[in-house]
This record gives sequence, structure tokens and C-alpha cells, in this order.
Amino acid sequence: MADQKLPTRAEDFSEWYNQLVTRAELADYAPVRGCMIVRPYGWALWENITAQLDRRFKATGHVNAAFPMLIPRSFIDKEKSHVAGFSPELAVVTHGGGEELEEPLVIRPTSETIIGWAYSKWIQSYRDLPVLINQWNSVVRWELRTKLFLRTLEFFWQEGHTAHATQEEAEAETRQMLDTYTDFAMKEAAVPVIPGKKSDAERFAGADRTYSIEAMMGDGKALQAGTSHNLGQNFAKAFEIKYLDKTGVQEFCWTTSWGLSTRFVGAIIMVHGDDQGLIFPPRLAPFQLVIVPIYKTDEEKASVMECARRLRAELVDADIRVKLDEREGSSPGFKFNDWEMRGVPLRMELGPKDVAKNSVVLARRDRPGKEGKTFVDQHGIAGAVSALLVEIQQALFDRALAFRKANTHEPADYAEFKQAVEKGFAFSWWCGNADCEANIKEETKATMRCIPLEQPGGSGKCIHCGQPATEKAIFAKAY
RNA sequence: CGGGGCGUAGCGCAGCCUGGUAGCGCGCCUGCCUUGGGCGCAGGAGGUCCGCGGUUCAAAUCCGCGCGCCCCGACCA
Repeated sequence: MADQKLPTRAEDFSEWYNQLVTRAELADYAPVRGCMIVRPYGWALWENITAQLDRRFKATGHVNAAFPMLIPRSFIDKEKSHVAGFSPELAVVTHGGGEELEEPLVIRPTSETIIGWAYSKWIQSYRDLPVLINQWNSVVRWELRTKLFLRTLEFFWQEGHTAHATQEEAEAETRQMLDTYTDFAMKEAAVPVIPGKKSDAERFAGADRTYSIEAMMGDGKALQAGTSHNLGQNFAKAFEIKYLDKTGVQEFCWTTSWGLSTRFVGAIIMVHGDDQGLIFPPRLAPFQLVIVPIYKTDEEKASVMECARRLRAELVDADIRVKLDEREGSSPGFKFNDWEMRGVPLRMELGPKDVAKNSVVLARRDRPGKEGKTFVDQHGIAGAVSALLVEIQQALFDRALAFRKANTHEPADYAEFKQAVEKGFAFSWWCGNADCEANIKEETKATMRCIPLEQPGGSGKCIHCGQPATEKAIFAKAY
């Protein structure tokens, strides 16, 4: 690391992000352009994300499975909007075992097709429904412009794929999973999100309806943090996923798919991070608390370390994720900065004075400097730490929500609209016309992020064309 | 794919214009000293100067052709 200080977010948000990701050792660049190595610290965060999501999936009746990475090229061609959407970004395998393949294989960009193929075999009767399967895997899309976590050629995610007997059930599933993502984002990641419906232009290739959760990053731009698709009968028809209903009639299934990816790591970085570095929400942080021991002499070291290990054991017993920084040769000051950059929500400073007084210093990551430091008695430390972690989690959410509100505007006219999307979200009436949407994108670079499920009601005039409108939409520049 | 920039130690860069012993900062290693907010001192290791070709007595430097990366535009979880 050449410089010790990061660029500030105001100076260069993009560079702040890039340096932070590599310096905090979340990820590194791979030898292939656009690919990412997720390092242990970044993967630990992702594991905590997956654990919380997986728990929710299981609680709603889903089961995990694994489908192959290689898909016959012809599968992609079976659903016409799907092929149109994905063809440009497919990685194709043409050779195997030294021979040219008879039929090229694509590396999955998503698994609707191969899962559709499987479902058509497995589903015969209404008694087989619903099928509720999820898989944790990675997929490949040949993106042109990449950025660690936010857009890489290969990314890690989960993709849920379900099949249902009726349209209503499929829609309910689609919405249930959108709610699941919303709940996860708000409660676990402390990321306030806006659940809503995508426009036709932004819809998934092959879906009837696409929903997403949208979050505002620290620079005011939007990030789609998760999506849920009602695929109607499009894939059922392409892959002949059919069942016999109670009356003995053959019907096509109604299917859904939904995904959340390592992109979410980028969201956590850009929502909570400050000029010092990362700030992880306690519920997902790889380390919730770091202990920095302070000592001069060998005697001091012995007593401080003994105390540190005792406190660590107590905290671990209380299921708190603790890191004891035992590195020799780095000063406490260095460690303070290092762990702040790495986003650990709470730091315990433990020196000879603290050992003597049976107390510790706890420093909150979300409140820099003296303001965030408190002296806490060693007795009952686990309770005190747990309580603080809960407070920090809430404070992060509150701060992110306040930021989003402060940077979300309801412009009165198109001139104000243009200003609004320069630095945040515009929440505006939209007539629903794709031409208006395209013109807005052309003229302002802002896209329609979603039509929030939560609507004010009533009606108004489209922010662009002035025609009557019944829905308000979020417009913003997006990642 | 179009426009712009850049490839020199792990990272960030200087040197190139005007050809002549490959340098600086940070990091790394060893030792001493320090440690309550990014310690200090001394010594040390580390190079295909992106690749190939050309010009020249001599190329990191000049010329040509490749390759790669970054930024900006069209596409995107």
C-alpha cells in the first residue's frame, strides 16, 4: 500500500471503493479481466449473508440442490426473449477433451433453461406442485465494464426456481421472495431498500414481471440489490413443464425465479462506508468486535494478554464474533486504523490501566474519535457488547435511511427532475410509456429503477410528457 | 466496438523529450528501540523496464507491429 489514507468519498467515490475493496482484503483482481478473487475476509461476509438468506429460504419451504454449470447452447435458444437478452453475454465452450464439440455448451448465465428441462421431467401431476428449489452457485456473464463485487464476469449468488399450478400462486411466491430480500436487507444488512416493480425495459429476459429491491449508495446512485421474477408460463411452454390437473387436463406450470448476488457486498460497502473505510453491520460482520491489546513491558504484556484471552472466551461463549489482534510489531494506533478501515463495528482497547481498573474501552466504529469511546466494566462484558452491537446496527440503518430521504426528491417539473437525479433519487409520476422512459434515460442518464409497491395513491402528470399518470416511480442513475 | 490515458521492484511512481552503470516513496526481511490514534534508527532482499521486431557501437529511452489494463460512451445482477 503506497498511501495510508484512502481518497475521500467526496474526492473520488469510485476510487475510494476500489482501494477499499483491495486494501481491506475483501477481494483481489484475477488474471482474467473482469474476474474476481474473493479473499477470506470478503468471503466471511458473504458466508454470513448466505447463512441469513438460506435460513429464510428454508423457513419458507425451499430446499437446496445443484444443477450443472454447462448448458447445451440450444437450451438458451428455446425462450425467445431469454435468448435475445443473454446471447451477447454468453461464455461458450466449444472444445472438450481436445475435440471440437458437436454442440457448443454455454456456461450458465442463469439456470432457468436447464432447470426448466429438469422440471419438465419431474413434474407430472398437480400433486408434484409446488416445486421450491434454490441453488447456491456462480454464473458467468461476459460484461464489458466490470467492477469488483458490483459487476464481474463470474459472480456468486443464489438462484431460486419454483413451479406452481396457478398464476396466483406464482405471483404470491414472487412477492414473498421479494419480501424476504427486503427483510434481509433491512434487518441483517441495515440497508434500507425500496421494493418495487421493474418497467418493461428493465425486466428480466423471459419474465412477465420483475420486482427488485433498490438501495441508495453513498454517492446517491441506485443499486439493484436483489430481484424476483414472475416468469409466467414462458419457460413452462419453452420446456414443456406440464402437469395434469384434478380434472385430468394438461396445464402448463407457472414458474418464478429470484436471485441475490455478491453484488450485495458492494451495497454494504457503499451504503455504510465512510472516509475511514468500511463499516459492517454487526449482524453480518465477520468480526463484530476486535480486541487491541496495549502494553510496553513483558510483565504488562503478560497480564494484558491474559485478560484479553479471558474476555475473548467470555464473548465467544455469548456467540459474539471476536478477533484478538495479537500481531507483534504493529502499534495500537496502527491497529485502530487498520480495523476501522476493515469495518469492524466495535473495538475493545485493553491496556495496563484497564486491567488494573477491571474495565475496558469500547469504541464504536460508527462514531469516530472520542465520542464513540466508553469505559465499560469487565464484569458482564458480553451483555454490554451485545447491547452496543444492537445499537450500532440500528444506528447504521437510521443513518442510511436518513441519507436516502435527504437525497430523494419529488420534483415539481422536469428541470427540477434533472437536478434531482444528479445527486439522488427522483420520485415522480410516470405515465408508463416506454418512450418517456427512454427519453429520460437519453436526456438525463437516469433510469427508472422501480415503481415502488408503496404508492401515495391518487394520480398526477407524467414528469416527462405531462400526460395523466397513476403511478409514481423512482428514477436515478444506477450502478 | 468508438474516444482518451497508461504499462519500469509487491504497490504508487520518476527516469524517456536530449540513447551511455535502473532510481525514489511505501511495503517486505534482520536487529535494536518503541507501543493509549497510522513510531524511530541501522542494515538488507527484491527488476523479462508488457512482448516481438527494427535503427544504433549501445535502447527503459527512438521507430513499427502486437498484447494487456484503466477512464469515458452503447449493454448489464
